Amino acid sequence: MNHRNGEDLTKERILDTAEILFAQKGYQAVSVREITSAAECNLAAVNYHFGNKENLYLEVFRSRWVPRAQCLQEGFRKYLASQESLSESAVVRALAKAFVDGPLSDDERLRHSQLMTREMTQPTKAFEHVAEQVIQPFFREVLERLSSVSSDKVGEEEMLLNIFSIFAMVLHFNFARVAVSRLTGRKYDPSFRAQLVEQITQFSLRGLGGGKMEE
Amino acid sequence: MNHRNGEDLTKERILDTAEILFAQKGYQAVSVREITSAAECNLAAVNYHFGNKENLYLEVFRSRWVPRAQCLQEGFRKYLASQESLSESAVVRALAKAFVDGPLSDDERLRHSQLMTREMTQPTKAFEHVAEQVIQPFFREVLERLSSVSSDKVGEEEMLLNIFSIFAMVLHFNFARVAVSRLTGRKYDPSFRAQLVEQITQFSLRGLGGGKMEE
DNA sequence: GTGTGTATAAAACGATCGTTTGAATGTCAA
DNA sequence: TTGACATTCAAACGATCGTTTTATACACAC
Repeated sequence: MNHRNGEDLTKERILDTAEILFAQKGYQAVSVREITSAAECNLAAVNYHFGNKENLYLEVFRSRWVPRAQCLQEGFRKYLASQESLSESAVVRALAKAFVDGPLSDDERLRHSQLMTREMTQPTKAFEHVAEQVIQPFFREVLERLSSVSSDKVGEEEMLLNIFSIFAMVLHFNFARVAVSRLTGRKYDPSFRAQLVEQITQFSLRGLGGGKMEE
Repeated sequence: MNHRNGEDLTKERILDTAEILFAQKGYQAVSVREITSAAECNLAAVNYHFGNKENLYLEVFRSRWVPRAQCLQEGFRKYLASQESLSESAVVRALAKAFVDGPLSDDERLRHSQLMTREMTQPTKAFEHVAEQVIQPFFREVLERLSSVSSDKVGEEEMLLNIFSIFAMVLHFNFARVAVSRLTGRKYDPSFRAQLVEQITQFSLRGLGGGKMEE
């Protein structure tokens, strides 16, 4: 089978390294040599373990991105369950908190957003996979949670666009850090992140038009 | 000097082609041969007219992206000037209209968002240029317009984050078309775009918390 | 020990990359 | 017509790309 130790550590190391580099630079901008060099293994290891470069990229999504997305979603549900009420406010706050200040480390969150953004602007085979398996189900979940507690009658399509708007902010404040930091003069420290959660939550809550407003 | 016709048409053709390809695929994913082939000119033309590939990329931003950004901003001001009042509502609607359904063609808008998004996730020398020359001034303009008509007292930083939130939606609904179309089942036809303008406008207006709401 | 299968290693493969070269072409001033 | 200049062209440069090949090292069943 495998060597006693170093089992498939090489394979795991390649996946970790590849994810970081793909997220930072994009698929085309990263060479196999760059990955194997950073992962401190032989050049041929990529082709041995994954067949080719494209397959490695897809495997990064399967074995790294998807689990992390599920971790985010679990964080969302955990936080929501800890609230006393499942109000619209609680749902939105849980959403913002999970994606901006949630269970993941800051680096992980950045990588996650970067990979997602790349697939949205330039979809590969990976997008098909994650859209069906992860994104679409989660969107429907949020949609149903919000619809069931929404004070005003809102069509499904309109509610979907609302959720998109919230996700737009969540993603934007993650992947556009350079621009946000540059224009606000703020670093992404815990203090600023907490402020962002508040910003997204309040803006979204008002945006949803729940409760206090009349049509 | 130059040939009678075909003056520097080659140079212009390269810039047009390069912009489309860079926006679609990103800098690294596009080869010089691909550009010159699509632009129907010789391979060496890129190095002759622009020195090297990187310089061509920067020139795309200088001669194509920046003017288009200014066109967008002018569209924003024109639409705003045509309104009877410079209310918060008018400012937000002008913003959404300019960027989602504004003076640019649909293709141009897509290219614009794609190039911008690439620079935000992976800034190059081009970002320094456009951030100082275009984005920062426009942000300040919107900030001042909104601050002067805002009904409630809001700190500058908070207002800046509000504007970021609006831009997040505007950019998102442009560059994430694939995902939006996939999850909503809608194509980006004029009807849907008009609906998006309404969505962004209404959501943002409520999000800003202007007028009807109490703190 | 022997054979089998797994993992790593160095070296090379052909293809493609960005860039350079040097000659050919055409235009305009003198 | 001649010389100077701007532009285009085919061809080749060295470097790097993803991938393959071949050999070696090791653990385990027999």
